[in-house]
Amino acid sequence: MLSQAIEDYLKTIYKLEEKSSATTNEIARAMGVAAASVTNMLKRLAELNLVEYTSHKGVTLTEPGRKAALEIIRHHRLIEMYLHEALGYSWDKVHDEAEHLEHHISEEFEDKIAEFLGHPTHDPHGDPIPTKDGKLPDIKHETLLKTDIGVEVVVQRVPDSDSELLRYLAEIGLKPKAKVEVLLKAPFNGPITLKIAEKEIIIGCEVAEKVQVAAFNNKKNKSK
Amino acid sequence: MLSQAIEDYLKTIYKLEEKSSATTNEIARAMGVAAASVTNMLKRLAELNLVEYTSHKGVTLTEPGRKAALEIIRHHRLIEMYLHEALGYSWDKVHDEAEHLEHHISEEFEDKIAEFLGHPTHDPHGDPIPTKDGKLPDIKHETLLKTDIGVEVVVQRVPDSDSELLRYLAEIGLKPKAKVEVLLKAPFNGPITLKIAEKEIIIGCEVAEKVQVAAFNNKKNKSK
DNA sequence: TTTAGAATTTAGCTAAGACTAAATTATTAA
DNA sequence: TTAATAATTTAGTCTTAGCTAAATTCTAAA
Repeated sequence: MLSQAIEDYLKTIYKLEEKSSATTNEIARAMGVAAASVTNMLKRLAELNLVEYTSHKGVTLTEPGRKAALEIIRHHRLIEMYLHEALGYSWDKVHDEAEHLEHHISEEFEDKIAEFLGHPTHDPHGDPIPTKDGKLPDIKHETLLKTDIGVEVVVQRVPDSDSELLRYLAEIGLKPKAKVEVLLKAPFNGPITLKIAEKEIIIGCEVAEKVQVAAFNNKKNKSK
Repeated sequence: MLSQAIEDYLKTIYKLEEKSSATTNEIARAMGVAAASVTNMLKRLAELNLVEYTSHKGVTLTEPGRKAALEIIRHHRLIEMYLHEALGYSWDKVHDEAEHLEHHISEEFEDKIAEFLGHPTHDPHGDPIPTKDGKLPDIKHETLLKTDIGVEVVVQRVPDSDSELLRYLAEIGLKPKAKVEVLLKAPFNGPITLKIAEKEIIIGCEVAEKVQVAAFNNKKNKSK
């Protein structure tokens, strides 16, 4: 059994590797912890064969490390989905609760809620849920910011941990599966005018950059 | 925020106080921990004003300590009920899962599942669930062992943590609310013959001692 | 009332996981 | 190529919560 601290490190490293690479400082920043603490932990993780660590060069997950990270991420996203669907949590509240629970549920709990939810592939924010055997499709989407004027897109994914942002997105209807058309983009990173559910809505480019979208084609785009 | 260790100590002390009194050794035995560790912790708990501690005399919970203990117990029993009712856990599995989760759910989670369950007063084993404001009726029941021949009783409560026993009890139908008549009691702590749901069943006295019952009277005995 | 045995506490150790301050190594701009 | 700066590691501390072994205190029987 891995400690909660270890699980949190693995999760963080996994997410940093996705973006670029996991260095001591980046991990420290992401976890809100002193860099020296990270160095310590990286040595322990290396001893446990969860990461490959070379001094001054950062870390990469080993296969067991990656497996463990994905299991926690699976827990997290399944729990988010469960809280939303079964207990009526609003989508801006699920992240914090899942952040705790993810470390403390059994295999049986995981299976039971997956079953209840009909083995969902995505959580309420559009994040893909790793499968039980550790597979996670790594699909990259464009952002709303890069979408050309006149193009109709479907929201795929939004950030999961900024609850204030999530409340705003819910308010204006920018949730996964929402159909959106870009009507206007002011120059110099100016505001962007959208049509969402027949309403015109103007958002800033910072928000637009955080909303991931995919082209809309009539035959329902499936990810398989 | 109290640590998980502290919460576990408080819960244990609460339960020992119910039976008799909480001494260092008893706590150590109940928690599977060395007595010296308990002494240490008792001092910390005293500093936190959670217990009244006098060296060599054991501890008693203070009001804040009692409140905290009851909150954990409320979590535990609500979670047990939820796992059973909402996720289809069998009653012999709920205890172990709840033992972990009880420390890691938020106020909101507690409220949501209580709401879902319709604010239940008892868990699947018949243990009463403390109210949110820390009230817990302390009702003592007779055991099946002490029930006289020919008397009809209703099962009220069974032990919650011995899953083997729970599977056995489920098999023979000895669950809370089951109506039972004592048909025969062999002398010298011999087996006891019961009628449960029209079937005759013979159980040992050790089991009979662990099943709490109340007299059956036609007008549904309520605990208020 | 003394004393053996049980219960409890003290003392000192360990591991996990955090911290700060100081030292070292990498990197980058001049 | 060197010097300044940034990143990382080392060294040493702290807290929590456990442990063992030894010392102390209580209790109950002789």
